[in-house]
Amino acid sequence: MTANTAIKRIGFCCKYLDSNGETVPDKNYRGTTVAWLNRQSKDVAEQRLWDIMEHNVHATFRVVTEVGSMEPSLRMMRLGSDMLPVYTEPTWSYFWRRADVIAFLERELAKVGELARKLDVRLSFHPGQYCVLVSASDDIVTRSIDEFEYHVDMARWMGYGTTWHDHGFKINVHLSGRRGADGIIHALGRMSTEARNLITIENDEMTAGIDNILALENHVALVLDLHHHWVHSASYLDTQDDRVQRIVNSWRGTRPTLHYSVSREDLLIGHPTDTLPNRELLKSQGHKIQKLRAHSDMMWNTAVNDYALSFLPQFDIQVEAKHKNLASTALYRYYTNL
DNA sequence: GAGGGTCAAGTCCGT
DNA sequence: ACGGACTTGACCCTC
Repeated sequence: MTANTAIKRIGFCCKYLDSNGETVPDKNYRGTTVAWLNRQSKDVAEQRLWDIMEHNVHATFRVVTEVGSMEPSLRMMRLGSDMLPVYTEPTWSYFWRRADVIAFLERELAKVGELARKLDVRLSFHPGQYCVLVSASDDIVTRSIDEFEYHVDMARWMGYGTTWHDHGFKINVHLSGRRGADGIIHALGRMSTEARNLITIENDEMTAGIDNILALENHVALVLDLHHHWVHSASYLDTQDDRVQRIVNSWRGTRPTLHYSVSREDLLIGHPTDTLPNRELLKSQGHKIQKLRAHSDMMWNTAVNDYALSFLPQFDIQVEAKHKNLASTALYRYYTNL
């Protein structure tokens, strides 16, 4: 717990856009592909990885500076998993063990972490769909732990993870995979102390709903995804629902974060913007559940916004929308004008 | 410079 | 069993 936990935050994910919706190059990540690296000489490939590393780490510093200049309630963002490309890819992972690379990351990411704490910017990571800690395959579990520990390495270099969700930091994953909740408990035993301090588990749309993730309430902090819950159960939660309170309690005193998104506006053209979307009604009208999962550009529905904001006294809100910080800032403006 | 194809990885669903 | 969605643009290559 830190002194800033009284602040109610609304944050965004992974990319920073200017007011025109354009990606700002010096505050966003560059990338490469394994296929491209494999086509180059070793020297050329390593130089590219070094250049991308420098750019991405410095871009992180600049975007944290930017977010840290915003109103206190907007100082929250998820960092992209692509900061250090091919970190866990077998052919190229050796690059990230080079002494000069590690020295750079130790030095520069420490500055990023210090800046985030000084400016009171709440940060997080969200490993992607290929990080499946509870896969039925042992090999996939092992590689997923490696992928998770990659995110832990970045967090550790930034100075997070020595204590339970310090400064609200989280590394969030889903509970998809056949081993279910027990698989997480097993995986935790194979992970670093910092990983166990930072991991959160989120309910998903198709497989693990909140009832499933609650099996882990005494093991990890739980992330409530409101849209996933709607897709999974066709229902809306009351903030006083016992299950919501158990999710809050799983954070053991740290202010929780929830995830908030809504179905694409171009899928629901003509839907009243002040009425809660009804999943069963939409389904009966021919909307496919798969399609309803996809995220909107902006938070276009004031009824769902009111629903999500009703959780703000208890949770920070991570907005997942294609228009990124433009969507989270607009939601905050809506909130302050209520 | 524009346009089109490519991209490390897993899981689930529909057919 | 297999293809596609999910997401998701950014990058790379060709023209």
